[in-house]
Amino acid sequence: MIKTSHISERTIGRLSLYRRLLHQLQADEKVNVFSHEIAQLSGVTAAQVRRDLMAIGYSGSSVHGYDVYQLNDSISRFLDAPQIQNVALVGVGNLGQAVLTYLSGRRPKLSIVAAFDKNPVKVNRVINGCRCYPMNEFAAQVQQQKIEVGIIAVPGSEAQAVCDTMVASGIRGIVNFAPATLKTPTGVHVEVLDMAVSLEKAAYFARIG
Amino acid sequence: MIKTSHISERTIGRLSLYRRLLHQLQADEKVNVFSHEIAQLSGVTAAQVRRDLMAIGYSGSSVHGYDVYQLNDSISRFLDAPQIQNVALVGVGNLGQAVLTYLSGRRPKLSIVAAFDKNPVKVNRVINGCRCYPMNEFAAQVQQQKIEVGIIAVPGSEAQAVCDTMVASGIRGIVNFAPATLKTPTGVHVEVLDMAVSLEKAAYFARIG
DNA sequence: TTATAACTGTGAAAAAAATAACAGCGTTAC
DNA sequence: GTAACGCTGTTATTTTTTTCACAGTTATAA
Repeated sequence: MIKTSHISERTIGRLSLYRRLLHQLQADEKVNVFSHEIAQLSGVTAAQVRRDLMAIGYSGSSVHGYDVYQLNDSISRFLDAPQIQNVALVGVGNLGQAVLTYLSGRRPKLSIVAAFDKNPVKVNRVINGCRCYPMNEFAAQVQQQKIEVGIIAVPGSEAQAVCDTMVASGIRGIVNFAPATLKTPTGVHVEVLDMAVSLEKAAYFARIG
Repeated sequence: MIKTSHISERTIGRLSLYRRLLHQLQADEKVNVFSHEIAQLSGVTAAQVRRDLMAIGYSGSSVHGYDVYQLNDSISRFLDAPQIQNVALVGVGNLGQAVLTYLSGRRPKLSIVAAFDKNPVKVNRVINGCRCYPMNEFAAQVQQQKIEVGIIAVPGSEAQAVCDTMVASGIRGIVNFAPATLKTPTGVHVEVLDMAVSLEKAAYFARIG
């Protein structure tokens, strides 16, 4: 039995950042990169980068640092599922549409395959390249399209209900844009993207430093 | 000399959450609340709540817990500036518009007073209740309207340039939606809201747990 | 009045995360 | 060939954050 070396949430986030950076470096035709370069570009320390990379078990060379292509590949093998993971978006307002625009085609291994909205005008239309279904078809679509991840982009008052539907449908990874703290059973992971809180924090630190 | 008891970024974020919750409780006409209730509703431990509240120096009673109104007020005095803090938004695409809709009128002490876009079609129009200016007026508007906080909602490739303009104009608190790691001088606070990273994290933990 | 109960505020302990420190190792320079 | 260099991988240390544990407090009830 393989020892499930636990990797922290923080590290996963940084690995995602490093990968984005490597993608850029590849575009710039850079072949090798040192931990301190990655560090500089992603705003962390070199030691942290090396420590994070320990987690995925890719080794660089002491002379040339890391091979950009191989490191990118290693991180991808670590972060991505072997097959594509399908994603559902609930809430196709401005924010939902921004999410669709923004995330579509960005990651080859993550695909938003269905959107849901309660507005009848939107239902059964294709918006930003994504078919919009009524909410009552959620569970069916999740099952049919093997959806594993949900994005909540509805008003705060509706977020918990949407979340409950997601969890009941078997979704275990959720990105929540709504201004609400979601109650979920253990085993379900919620990523919080709370504009209101972030703005308040930024405003606070703009004053206090 | 007053000892500047440093309060962690994490704590600031939670205080913002608690306040939102208290606002809800007030609407429900709840008068008193215990630390374990706040904890339950915001998904943290009771000890954490009490410790966070230590930071703002508001004391509850051992019998009735905290007075909802007074605690709300205390957190607000702590988080908010005495006067309104003005905010500028750069990038009025789907996301920018969602941000405008979403944040306008939500916090009395934070007001988005100007939007900026390079698209001439949008410039000099009022979008979602906010006047849109061309980017070259940024510094002037910041000065004129005493803007302290900036929100970046442009594509990743333009984010650093926008950020530099903000910093040069004296802004010290930034909310960044763009998929880019911003370089800023010390003293400038950047709040990261990165959809791509969040989605990847959610997808990872949906698989791994 | 005195005992009971349930909470807060906070020091102490534990856990988690970040940083520092350094041994070891290919390259290069001489 | 070998000394010196500058990097990685990893252990040790420090710092930060969270949790625990409990003394102290205030209402209530007998």
